[in-house]
Amino acid sequence: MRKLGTKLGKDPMALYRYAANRDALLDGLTELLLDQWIIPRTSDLPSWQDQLRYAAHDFRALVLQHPHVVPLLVTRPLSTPMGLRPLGALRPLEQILAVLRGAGFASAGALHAYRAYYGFLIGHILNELEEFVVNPDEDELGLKLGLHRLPKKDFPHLRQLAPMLLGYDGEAELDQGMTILLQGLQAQLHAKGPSIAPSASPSAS
Amino acid sequence: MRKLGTKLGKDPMALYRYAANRDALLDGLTELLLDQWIIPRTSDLPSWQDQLRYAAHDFRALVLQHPHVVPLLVTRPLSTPMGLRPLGALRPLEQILAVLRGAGFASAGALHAYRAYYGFLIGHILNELEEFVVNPDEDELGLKLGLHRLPKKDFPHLRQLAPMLLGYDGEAELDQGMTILLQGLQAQLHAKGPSIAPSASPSAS
DNA sequence: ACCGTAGGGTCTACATCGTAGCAGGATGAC
DNA sequence: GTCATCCTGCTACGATGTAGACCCTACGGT
Repeated sequence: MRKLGTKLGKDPMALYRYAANRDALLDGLTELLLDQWIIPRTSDLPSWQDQLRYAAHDFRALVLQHPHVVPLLVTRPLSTPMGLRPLGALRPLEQILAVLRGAGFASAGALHAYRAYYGFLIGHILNELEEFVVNPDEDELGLKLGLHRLPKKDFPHLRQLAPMLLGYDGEAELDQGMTILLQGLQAQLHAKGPSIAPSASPSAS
Repeated sequence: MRKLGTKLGKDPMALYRYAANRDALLDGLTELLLDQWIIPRTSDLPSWQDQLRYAAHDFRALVLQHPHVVPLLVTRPLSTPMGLRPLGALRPLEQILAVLRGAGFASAGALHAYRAYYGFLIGHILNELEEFVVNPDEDELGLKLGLHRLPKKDFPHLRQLAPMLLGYDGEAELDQGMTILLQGLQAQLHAKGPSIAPSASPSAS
C-alpha cells in the first residue's frame, strides 16, 4: 500500500478510493490476469483437446509474464468462495465448461474434467516456478544447485538430477502432461455412462 | 510470533532461540508435514502404480488434517531453492524418485514423471480446498453458493454446477485422476527409448 | 453568479507486526 | 566458588494496513 502509493506518486490512502482494502486489491490483480486468459472458441478450433491444450499453453505464457501473481492465484481461492469472485475471474471457468459440454461431457463429468485439467495446469505452473539455483555464479553443478549439502547416502537419486534440473523445458513438459491428461479425459468420455469411477462409497457424506 | 508466543505462555522473543525468523519457522512447518508423508516401499507394495496411488491418498489425508499449511506448501518452494530446503522436506521427493527409478524410468524420465505426479497432486489439493459455500444457513442452492449473483446469460454452465459442487468427493476424484496419470506414465515408460518427447533440444545447456 | 454534491487527495493517528539489542536467571562442569 | 551455556523477558524501533477527518476541484442546477 505505502510502497504502491509512493510508486504512483500519490498518498497511500488514495488507493482506498478504488479498492476496499489490500485483499480486494489483490483479488483485482488475479482477476486482471485471469481475464487475459484466452480459451479458444470451438468455432476457431474444432477439437476440444486442441482447445484445452492451446488454453493451457496460453495460461502458462500468461503467468510466466507475471510470476508474482501465482501465489495469489493459488491462495486466494482458498479463502474467497467461488460465488464471490469477480466475474472476470470466473469467465475462463465458464468457457472451459462450455468447451467440455460441447465435447460431450455431461454436467457432472464436465466439472470433474475441469478440475483435473485446471489442477494439473496450476500444478505444472507451481513446478515450473520452483527455484533451484542457489549460487548462480558457481560453475560446479552440485554447488550451483546447493545439492552438495545432501548426504550421498540418503539422497542418491536427487543428487543425480542436477543436470536435468537445469535443462528444464517447461513448455515441452506441459505439452507432454496435457497429452496424458487429455487422452485420459477422452477415455472417460468414451466410456460414457457413469463417467465417474465406479469405486469408493456411493453415498457422499 | 506474538500470538504464538502468548499461546505458548512465553515471550515472543523466546521463539528466536529455535528459529532464525518467521520464515524459517514456516519452513519448519512444511518440513514437519512433508516428513509425515509415507511413500510405500517397493518391498511392501510391488506395483509402482499402487505405490504412487497410495502415497497420493496418504498425502491428501495428511494435508486435509492441516489445511492451513497448504498455502505454505505451495508458496514456499517458489522462494526457497530446492537445495536449501530442510532434508525432511526432500525425503519424499527422493523416495518417489526411487520408486520411479525402480519402475524402470531413466533419471530424466523419473524427474519428468515426478513433476507430473506431484503437480497433479497439489493441483488436486488446491481444487479440493477451494471454498464455495457463501451462506451455510441458506437452503436454496444458488443462494447458498452465491451463484445467483452470476448473470444467467453469461454463466449458464457454471450456474448449473451447484448440485455437483456440494456433492464433491475428493477421494474418488483424486483416485480417478491418478488412474489417468499413472496410465499415462506407464505408456511413456513402455515407449522406452527417449522417454521424454522427441522434440526440443537434445543438448542440455 | 451561487450553492450543493460527488469524487478524489492528503494528513494524522493508531494498532499490529517482526525483530534487534540488551539484561537477566537457571543450570551444570570444573 | 567461578564460569560458560542456554533460555527467557523487557524495551524499543521501524514498517505496515487502515480508520477518521479535512480539504480541494469539478460540475450541474437554478
